[in-house]
Amino acid sequence: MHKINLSKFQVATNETVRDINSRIMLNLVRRHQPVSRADLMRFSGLQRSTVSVIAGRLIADRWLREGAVGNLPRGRKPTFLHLNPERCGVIGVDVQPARTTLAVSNMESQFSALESMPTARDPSEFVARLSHRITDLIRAHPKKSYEGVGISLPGRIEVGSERLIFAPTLGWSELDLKTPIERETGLPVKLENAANACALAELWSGQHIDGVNNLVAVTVSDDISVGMIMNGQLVRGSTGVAGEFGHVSQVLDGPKCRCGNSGCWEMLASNAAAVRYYAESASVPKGAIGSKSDMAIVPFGDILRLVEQGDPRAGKALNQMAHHLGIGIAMLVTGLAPDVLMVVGEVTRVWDKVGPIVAEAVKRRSFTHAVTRIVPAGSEVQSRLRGTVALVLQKHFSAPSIA
Amino acid sequence: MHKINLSKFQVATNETVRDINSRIMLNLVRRHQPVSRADLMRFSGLQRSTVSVIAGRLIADRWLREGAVGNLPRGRKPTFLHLNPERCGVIGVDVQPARTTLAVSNMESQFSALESMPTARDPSEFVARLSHRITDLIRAHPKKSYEGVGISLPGRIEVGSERLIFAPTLGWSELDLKTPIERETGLPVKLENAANACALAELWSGQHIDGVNNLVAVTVSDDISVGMIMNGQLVRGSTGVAGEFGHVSQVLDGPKCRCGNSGCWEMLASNAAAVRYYAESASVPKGAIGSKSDMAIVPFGDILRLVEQGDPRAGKALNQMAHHLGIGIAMLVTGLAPDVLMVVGEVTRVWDKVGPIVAEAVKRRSFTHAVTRIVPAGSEVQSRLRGTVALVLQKHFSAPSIA
DNA sequence: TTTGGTTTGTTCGAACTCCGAACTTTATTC
DNA sequence: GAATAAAGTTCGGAGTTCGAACAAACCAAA
Repeated sequence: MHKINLSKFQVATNETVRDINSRIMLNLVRRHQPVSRADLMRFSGLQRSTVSVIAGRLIADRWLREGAVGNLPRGRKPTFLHLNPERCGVIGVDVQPARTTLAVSNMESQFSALESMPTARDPSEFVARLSHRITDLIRAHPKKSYEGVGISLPGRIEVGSERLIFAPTLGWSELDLKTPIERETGLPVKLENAANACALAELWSGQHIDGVNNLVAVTVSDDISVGMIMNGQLVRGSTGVAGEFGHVSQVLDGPKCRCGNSGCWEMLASNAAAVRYYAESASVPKGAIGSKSDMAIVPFGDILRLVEQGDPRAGKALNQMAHHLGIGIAMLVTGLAPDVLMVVGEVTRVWDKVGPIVAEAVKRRSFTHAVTRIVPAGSEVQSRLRGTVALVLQKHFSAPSIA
Repeated sequence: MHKINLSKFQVATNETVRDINSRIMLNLVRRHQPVSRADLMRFSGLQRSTVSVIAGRLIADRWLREGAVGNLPRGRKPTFLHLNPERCGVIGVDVQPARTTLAVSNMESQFSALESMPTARDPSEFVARLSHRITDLIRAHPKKSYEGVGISLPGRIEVGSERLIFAPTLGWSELDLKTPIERETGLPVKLENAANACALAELWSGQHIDGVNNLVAVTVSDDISVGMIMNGQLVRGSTGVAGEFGHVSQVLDGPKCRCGNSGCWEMLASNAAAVRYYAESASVPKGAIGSKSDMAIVPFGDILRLVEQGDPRAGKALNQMAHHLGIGIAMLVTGLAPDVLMVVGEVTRVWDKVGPIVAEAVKRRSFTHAVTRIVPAGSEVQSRLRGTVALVLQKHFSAPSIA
């Protein structure tokens, strides 16, 4: 039940009806394939004749394909319909501070190529190299057509202009990536925040997609970012910066954050925080006056390895991180009460250790009335890339923007 | 752009088209009235003929009325259309721990009656008395028809069952209010959390309604509750308990809350918190060993009066409250980035003193990228009552639930 | 081999929608 | 009184789904 936005609405015509029903059909096939026209009639409630007409059109437009013939105990055998995954390809791009990953995907988020390159620090150099890689990929993997390029970024994208507002870990801000990459590749480009991309991935191709309309993705790396899907829809706020819960104070006079605030969640629960905890535990070996130079920087990946090897100091640092991660997640569970909260990041590698600590904090610090399932994401890169595919394809599968 | 929910969708028919366009029309009239058919044609982009047909139907259904004839420099004079506010009445009910307020409203949230009664502690007694008052009100204010009863409560309502999950300040939980009141009054009953009601009120009949699709209402009384509208739609989470940011820890080891958590926002920034601050400032008069009995309870209303009279102790207590209020609001601005954040409660009476402190906290502790306007609500009771009217009428004015 | 029953899928006219051009109505201006 | 202009109506056309009837395909039992 949403209000009609009078500054941006679309009146309905006869084609609107067809559009709506076609999309429902497309989603029903996606969900139940292989499926016969007769089953679609039962699922949708439309007339048999209408189902046939719509299916015919979707086949003509190459969205669907007729497949094998089914078997029934009685009566005429049904012709199964299924999605045509090769109708169009999508280029998915996952930009991370160190490396950028590119993938060629079909309509069902199956990757036929996967490669990566170093992320150039200079934006214009980055654009040039990325565009080049994309055109090479397309040449190497020819398809009927490419639908577009989806790019996941560790930053926020402005709602109207689609410009990058800020990306602290990349050192970029106020940047138009869309226009130059579209010009170089000749394909439409969609940009999205990495946490939002993960949320989209889970919504469209996740494990818990049936009936889940409220979903939160928390990406944990050197920063913490949140992507929210509420009522089956990405929440981007007025400008596009919604989801920066990583910069909410958890300890009011905690460590100073570069954002200007103190004790931000991401100062206490990010990978960088664990690295700091580990370093700090070394520098003060029981009352000794440890000099700052003792605080050797051990990368987060090494800490995880140490944890897996049973190192107690690393375990303690991880526990501190997990504790604060749980407190922040409790905030999201209490405030947003989603069906599913997905944690994305390297930290999920040791989820057997982190998960219980998070669960304990959530149990102690959030309403028991919320029934949120807290789950770790399988693979970060895969999550974000699947998100970019969803980003490009969702305009065909989502409800038409009515009124 | 929202995902189609395959467990709850509706296929489109020819009538869907008419439904969509009728609603657009109704909203255009609501927004621009008095307005001619020709203007509606220009606003909507529909054909003149189509506008005439739809307008005719809306007039026949008594949604619209033809009014005065306009004046133009040239050509035939237009017949103005406007909403028929008397098409149907709505009973609005605002339940607060001390008193319950009832109102008779027309379609434009104009109240023709307003009365209140003590809130009975016992739920079944409450239901009996309220139902009785409602039927009396309807008898005293006869209308063509009553569309329904909207009830605002200091608690959360379960999404599917529409039962009251909990209402701590009332001492109620797991309660079905809808069924008995519907039976007694013979009218459909809609229940909603008070903060959600305020958010709805602001969305449908507020000052900043044009183009505002992301809006947060924060109700501050003896507890703190949050209502969220994102993408023009109420966010209720999976069960209906979304918005309990009042129970997010602001100080991890702060005062114990009845919810089980410690240092909850509402323990630090609610009216009750200000009362506690005031009492504590008395009990420890500069190093004296103040006994607990010194902590006389001064109601929040009295503290506000003292503040208005310039009492420094009261002022200090209020400042503490405002400070913590600001920190919590910073959390919402950072995390949700709404266009508007509305504060509702008695505290808005001294907003000239509280506002700047809140603004300062938000400025220091939230991203400058968010452009949220923080505004005080005019009248709490009016806000909630207008919300209940919106609650009942929104099904006629909102976009049809497509797909 | 034939016949009846069952299910899938198609055909076609009816009902409904908006579109768009032509028309009528009502006013002002020269 | 004629020309101009704008508001509002009429009516055939195109597109959609509905719903009943029909054709196709298959099985099983007589």
